[in-house]
Amino acid sequence: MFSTTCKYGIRAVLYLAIKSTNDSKIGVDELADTLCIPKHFLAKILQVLTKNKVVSSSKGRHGGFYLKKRNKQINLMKIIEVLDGTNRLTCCILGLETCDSTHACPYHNIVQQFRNDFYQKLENETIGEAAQRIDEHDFNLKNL
Amino acid sequence: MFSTTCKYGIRAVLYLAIKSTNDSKIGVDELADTLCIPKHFLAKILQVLTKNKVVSSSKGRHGGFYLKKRNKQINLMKIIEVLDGTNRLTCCILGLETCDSTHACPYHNIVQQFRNDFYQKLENETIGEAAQRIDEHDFNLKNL
DNA sequence: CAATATTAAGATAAAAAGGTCTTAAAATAC
DNA sequence: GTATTTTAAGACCTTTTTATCTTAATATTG
Repeated sequence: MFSTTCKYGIRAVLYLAIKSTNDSKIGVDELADTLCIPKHFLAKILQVLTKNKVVSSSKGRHGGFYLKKRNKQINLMKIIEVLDGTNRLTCCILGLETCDSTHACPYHNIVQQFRNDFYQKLENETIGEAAQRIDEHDFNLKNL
Repeated sequence: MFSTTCKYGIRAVLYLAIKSTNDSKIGVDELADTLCIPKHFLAKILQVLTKNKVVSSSKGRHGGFYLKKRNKQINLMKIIEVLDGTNRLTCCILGLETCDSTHACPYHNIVQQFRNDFYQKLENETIGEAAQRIDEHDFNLKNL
């Protein structure tokens, strides 16, 4: 469903949303260690997210990655668009080029219903809201 | 969700279920052409499915691939197990090693509900039944 | 039995995804 | 201003996935 890149990206952003502040940024090393993500690979992903203004960063002493208020108002779908593009989410589950309600594959309907629900959640929930939800329900982002 | 291999495989099997009979087998060339699947790649996939007794084949003149009654009684999930394994279907959407109801990732619940529905369909519907459903509702298997 | 049509099998190649390393650039602290 | 810490950028490597090609084996037809 998501590429490995995207999975790593989502987890990293949500972790930053929960743990980082303007005054306490988080470096790649720490992020990679706590989330069990290959360090250099994560660095690459964070670069892309930074360039696309999904996360913020600053170099030098006490630098690192963090989320501004602005960043927290972005919705989750943005992360996926940036890292995977949207095609991956919308393409037919059997790989057909045209698969819609009038030319449906045998699984279009059951899949479409789920997608509507799931993508609506990703579209409607901001990174900040997701972070809060994770905190409240003690959802998991790290490998145990 | 499914690998390209698996997408091709499902489409090919369902097409065979609809169009082939014991007396009128379908060659790789025809299958690949009608379904727009790379010929040699499809041949490989059909080999695997044959070896796992999901489809039947015979060589020589008027040979080709086809489904016996037995094959039509196999459920759809079998195709996925053979071509993709089950891990791909059950693994956490964020890639976490442990993600269950007690250690859930932020999207576990919404995804799990869909999976239950979808996989139940794949488990419970035989290839033959799927073929009939496709015929009845005129569902699509080819690229238009 | 010979010719032909077809799958089976395995080697190989190409492309994409995942992951690593090195150097540059920038910011900060002293 | 220099040393240090950190991200930025890009080159490079590895693995997996997707795709192709060639030859062998097998069945059928005449």
